[in-house]
Amino acid sequence: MDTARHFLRQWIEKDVAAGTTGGKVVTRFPPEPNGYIHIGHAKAVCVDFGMAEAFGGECHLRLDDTNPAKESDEYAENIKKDIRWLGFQWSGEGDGAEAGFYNASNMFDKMYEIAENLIRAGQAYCCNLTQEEWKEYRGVPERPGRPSPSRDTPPERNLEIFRAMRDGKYADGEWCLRAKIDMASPNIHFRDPVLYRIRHVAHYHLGEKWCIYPMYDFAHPIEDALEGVTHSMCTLEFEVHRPLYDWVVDRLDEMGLLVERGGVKIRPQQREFARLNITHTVMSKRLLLQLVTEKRVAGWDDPRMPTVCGMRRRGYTPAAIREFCERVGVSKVESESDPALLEWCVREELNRTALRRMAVIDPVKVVIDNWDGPAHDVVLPNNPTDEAAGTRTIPFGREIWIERADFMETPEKKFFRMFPGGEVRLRGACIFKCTGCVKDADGRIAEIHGTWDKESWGGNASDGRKVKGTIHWVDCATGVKAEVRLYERLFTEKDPMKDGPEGFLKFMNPESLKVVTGYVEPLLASAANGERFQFERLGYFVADEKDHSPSAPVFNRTVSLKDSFKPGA
RNA sequence: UGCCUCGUGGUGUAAUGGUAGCACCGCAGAUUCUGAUUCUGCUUGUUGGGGUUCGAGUCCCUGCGAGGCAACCA
Repeated sequence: MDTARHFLRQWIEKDVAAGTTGGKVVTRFPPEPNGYIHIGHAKAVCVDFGMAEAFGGECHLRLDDTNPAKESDEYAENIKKDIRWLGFQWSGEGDGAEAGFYNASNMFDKMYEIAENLIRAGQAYCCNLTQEEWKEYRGVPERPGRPSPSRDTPPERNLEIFRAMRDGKYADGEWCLRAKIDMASPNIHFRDPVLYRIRHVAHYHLGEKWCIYPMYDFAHPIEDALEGVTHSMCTLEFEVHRPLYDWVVDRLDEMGLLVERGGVKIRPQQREFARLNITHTVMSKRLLLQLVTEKRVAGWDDPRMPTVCGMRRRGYTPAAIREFCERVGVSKVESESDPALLEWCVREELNRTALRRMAVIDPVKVVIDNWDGPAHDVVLPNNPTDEAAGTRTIPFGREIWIERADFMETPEKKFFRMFPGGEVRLRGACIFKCTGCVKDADGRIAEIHGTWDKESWGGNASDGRKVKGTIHWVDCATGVKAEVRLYERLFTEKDPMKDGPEGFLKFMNPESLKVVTGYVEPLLASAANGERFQFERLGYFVADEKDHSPSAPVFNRTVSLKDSFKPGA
């Protein structure tokens, strides 16, 4: 984030230079607590927090809880948890005990006051058009709208109605408060937008205190202004709302409500950037919620979900996610990122940091017929890219498990793993010569036999002959049975929404989850929940944060290793 | 057919009137006790047409294409 001089950074730089920030850049991340945050939000988090950090300012976490119907405490708490996990900390004054933390709902009193001010100034009025009528009066983008019959109600009367709205005298939808702007504006949002609506719904944070709630377009600029936010960054679809945002800020300015800092009146400004899209996934909260409620996935934290909690459970690291957000960049172009970049980011980190272990996830037994004695311990580095990670000792014996895919009875060309008559190195142990295999009644390989070269202990031949193939293994006598969950992309289609939001389910990948039972080296049983490893030659795996235990190990595949072996090529 | 925004390799993103660069992906090759990593090399690009300029991805006009806006959602 330090070197990327994208347009938002340049915009802020200019304001800092001009001195309009009062000496402090203040941003905010304003999620609505109506769902779990996903990788798309993570990008916004990186931008909002990242810009504040880059300019030595502060970023507020503000729950934009102005629509009680969809919001809950569970969502609120998990949003906070996920942002912290990503590695960001909100700062600033805060509207309660917690620094940097705000609830839009804590500003409802103030917003109500501002609404009354607007009414007094003749800039807002109460309207009792039905929603259908309102729609008709508003007109269409190509044609101007018509004024509401209530448009010229005197302020005193409007005040009466508005207070009655607040006091619960009316039913939902009976009245609303609208700004008086311009019914002929080419920008629909200027055609006397609704500021307050009646909702007889308890708020998760304030309970029954209110039965009228402010709309986003009214609430957001007030929140920004009163918090002293200087730079308010959001996604592209809010671009057409910007004139309205500025209109509200102008009204606040007239009311003398703008915060002053360092002798400067702080006028919050909004700018918009493109949201993150990733192919082969969906990023809409509504659709993710649908996957959860219809039990197409195991929950918000299902490792196949693009949610932050899902990715955490999948084994992604905060740094890799941040790196990804960094690399996709910030612009106004609507684009679709390739999940391969995300995978590259996580491999890049885990290659440096993850300890190596051996696991066999599709086991077939190998018997070393000339094995002659007790266990020979194998010593292998924990991480060849990091000597400081040390070594570990693994038991090795007469019978071992190897991957079924590492054996071919009749090898294809360029296959340099195990096959009858061929030599292969057993990682860290010795050179093994396969002599044959036995099959079960179905013709499936049941057991592979061979002999080991006693002069090759440690892995290299005493006569210097080269053995191209090295395969991993787990000792049958000491290996631990484990559940391994293999994940692939949730959707087979690049754009699951290509047939509209209704059709996305039909593109779900039936093989997005495969659960297998394998064997892992003994050390892995004591893995901590959430601990990440590289299973050599297979990929990066994490001990499941919920289900893993020493007596019943469970590992999730985060991402496979790159594999340039092309069978049959 | 109103208003707003955006068009640079397959993907993402730089170049802010002066050599179109970087990364991912892909493809070769080298190294390798992980077909991983590492290293080297390669393929592929400025939406069309005009104009301004010594010089245009960049500025202007115009066409084409994409997206957003008509919830009492955010």
